[in-house]
Amino acid sequence: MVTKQFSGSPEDADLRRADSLAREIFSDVANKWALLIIEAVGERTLRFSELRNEIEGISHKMLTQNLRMLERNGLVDRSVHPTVPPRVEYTLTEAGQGLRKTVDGMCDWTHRHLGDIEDARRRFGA
Amino acid sequence: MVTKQFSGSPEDADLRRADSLAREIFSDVANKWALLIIEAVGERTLRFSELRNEIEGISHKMLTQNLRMLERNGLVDRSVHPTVPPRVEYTLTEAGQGLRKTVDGMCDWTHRHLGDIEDARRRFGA
DNA sequence: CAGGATCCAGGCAGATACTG
DNA sequence: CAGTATCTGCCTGGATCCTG
Repeated sequence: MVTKQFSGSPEDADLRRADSLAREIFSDVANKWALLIIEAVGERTLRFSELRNEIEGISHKMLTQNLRMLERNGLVDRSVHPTVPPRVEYTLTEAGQGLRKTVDGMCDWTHRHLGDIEDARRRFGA
Repeated sequence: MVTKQFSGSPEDADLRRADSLAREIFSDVANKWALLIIEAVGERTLRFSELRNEIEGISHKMLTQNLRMLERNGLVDRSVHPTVPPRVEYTLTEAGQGLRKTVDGMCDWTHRHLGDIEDARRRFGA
């Protein structure tokens, strides 16, 4: 994904398209807030305000912005209940669940290596 | 990681510390360039300039900045050969390899769902 | 070649106010 | 309650120049 080199040949055109799309998606998804949102939703169904409370430090704006992006890419479903006051619920799509598994992996990794990282930082300080 | 709520009790103090550290690491690592660098290095040993060539679009500054960060957190090893001209090589540490596995997962996921995502985007456009 | 330092523009993100 | 819109500051990240 990162290393692919293309020739100028025409049959590489669609490969190049796929690759640039992959890059674009990766750029969308590989950001702190998006991943935290995916982690937070998990297998549940959460309302906008619930998400806002669950994810410490996220602003109203970042939450909506990233939710739109995730919806656009088919990672979250957004269902609006036309009641008053309105009720909007978010869940992960199947694709979203797939991604979540890898994010879970990242979280596990983080917790498993907390000690290593603290050590590394101490060494780096010197 | 995202949802944890703490009481004010003192025995939660270290839990809170660990959690905030985890958050910090996650924020460091869950960014586009860091993950692309980890992916690019893989199991190889690459020089600064090689990395710069492999990772399309990364600037000199972003590369050094992220490499320092990854080194600080013990994810990459940096070895300087005191020749002239200097030769600096980067490899993943064991911890780095662990993280790479999850990043590989993300890349796989991306490629597996390219079609889904294109569809989702088309639907979203309407 | 590797990378630090500096300058500067553009975009990101927060705060606030307003709608359905 | 959920969301859009606008304004603004700042901080990220690119370009450039300089060292060992």
